[in-house]
Amino acid sequence: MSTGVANKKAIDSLKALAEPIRLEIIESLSSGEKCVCDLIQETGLAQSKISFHLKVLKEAGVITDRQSGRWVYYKLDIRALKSLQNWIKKLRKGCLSEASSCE
Amino acid sequence: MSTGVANKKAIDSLKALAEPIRLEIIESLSSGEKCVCDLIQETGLAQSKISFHLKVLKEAGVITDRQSGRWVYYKLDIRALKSLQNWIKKLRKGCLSEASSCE
DNA sequence: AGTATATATCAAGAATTATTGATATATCAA
DNA sequence: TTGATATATCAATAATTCTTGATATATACT
Repeated sequence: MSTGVANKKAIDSLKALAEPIRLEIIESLSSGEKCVCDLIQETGLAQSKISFHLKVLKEAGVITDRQSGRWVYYKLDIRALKSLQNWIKKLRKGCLSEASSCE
Repeated sequence: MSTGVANKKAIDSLKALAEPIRLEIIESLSSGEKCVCDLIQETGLAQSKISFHLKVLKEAGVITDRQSGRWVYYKLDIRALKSLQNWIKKLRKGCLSEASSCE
């Protein structure tokens, strides 16, 4: 078991987070909802680049968006973080059994 | 702040974990130390492929190795999991301030 | 010494992912 | 309606990462 659908979600989240620009976006969003224009300003990166990475994050379920007029606001979906945290917790639990004894 | 050296480590861990084969290896190791041969057997994958991914994981600091005779044993480095967990915790903490209010 | 086994590494190619600049779409404001 | 702004998408290229098969290295066994 273990290599099934259950981890598909974890992998998607991990892949989404595992990139410098996306991580920068994520950390920026951890202080609140932002429009794309905010993120462009903060990072100084090209608009198409930001949009590309936002799409990756959104498809991975790590952020959500909402449109308001001309603006699109993005924010973290804390549920994704929570489930990632649970996944790590489970891994660590496996480690704790003395038979396993990770470092 | 935030986009500095501090996150370099988080990104490395995330990138290392964000790949199906490596995740499979990680989950296998969460039940205990294994030699490369065990992993080859369990997964049915080519030896050079397993070695490649073990190297990625090791360089990211997620696993450690130890040689014993002809065999090399790998195990999770639980400290990496712990620090990844802390990193997520910090993100979530940011979300909790009412100003931020992630989903 | 010679042979077998465990693992690592390497080079070439394949596959995936990211970047760039251009263009499209939608909304607002005059 | 016209023009400006915010964002998304696309096609081409660039860059990175993965796979494969071959070879190298080290250890052990006879």
